[in-house]
Amino acid sequence: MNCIELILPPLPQFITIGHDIWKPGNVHNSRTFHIYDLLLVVKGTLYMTERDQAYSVGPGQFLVLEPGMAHFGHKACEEDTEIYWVHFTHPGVSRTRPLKELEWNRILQQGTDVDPAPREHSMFIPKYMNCDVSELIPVLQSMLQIQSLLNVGNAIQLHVYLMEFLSRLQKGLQRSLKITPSMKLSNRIKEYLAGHYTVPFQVQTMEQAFHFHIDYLTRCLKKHTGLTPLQYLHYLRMEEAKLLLVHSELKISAIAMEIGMENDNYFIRLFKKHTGFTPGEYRKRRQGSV
DNA sequence: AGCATCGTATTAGTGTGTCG
DNA sequence: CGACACACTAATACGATGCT
Repeated sequence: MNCIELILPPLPQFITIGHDIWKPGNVHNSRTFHIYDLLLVVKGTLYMTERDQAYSVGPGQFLVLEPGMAHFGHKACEEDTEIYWVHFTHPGVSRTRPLKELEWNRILQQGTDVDPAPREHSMFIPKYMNCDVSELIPVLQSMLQIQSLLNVGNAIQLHVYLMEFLSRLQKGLQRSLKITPSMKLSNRIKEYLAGHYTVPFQVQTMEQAFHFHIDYLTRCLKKHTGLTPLQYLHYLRMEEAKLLLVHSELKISAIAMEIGMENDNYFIRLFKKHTGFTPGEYRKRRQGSV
């Protein structure tokens, strides 16, 4: 299954929402949009083709039509067909990604008080999928209600609901995932590293702990987090170091020891690589700011 | 198709020394 | 405390392969 990945920022932007019941014999017209058109079917079946791909969107299913792709109804509705549609744009970068390639546990860096812009991340929307309509329809109804009584005071809420709606779609996508052995192993490795970041890292020790070849351990962790064991360990260490720098009076060398790095010179180098600041600079900035 | 390992080339991590 | 250079070591990437 494919997903549409929207790179954030910017957030997707709401255009309009609609609800309708199509009668038997109704066919969707042929057109090419420059926006996203999400079609959610509650009852009946909608027959849509986008490019050369035909979709039968049945009850409890939705389809996201993408900008720039010609679409048309290739078959008339056979019964009363209840649909919701949501139109939105995404002025930023987007791409199509196979579901199985997504790294749901990929570590994202937190924003800092010196970042000039928001950090980049992603939103994933399934292209065509079953969904739990009972969870989605209340949000859509709220959007319809606001749209029908739109005023200066409530307009922002439409955008909030669009985000809530897309967020629920993404959660549904995550719930639909099968828990694979590599995913389980990846989680075990994360737990292991979280419990061992204060001691020097060695692949042999990890191999003995898991009874797997290090190559396999690395592949599993990387597949789900985007990081190798050492990179993940460094991430944990740097996060702990940040806390110690701000909330303790410990010397730099003592902090290095605390996080399992015997060499403070190397710690400084690594810290700078991760944060852009030396530990001393970081401490001064954080202690001098709100 | 996914799991698991192996060999090996490449890359990144690490220790040490020096200097400001 | 922090920056930098250098050399060595360990980790990682990746294709090939076998197994279920």
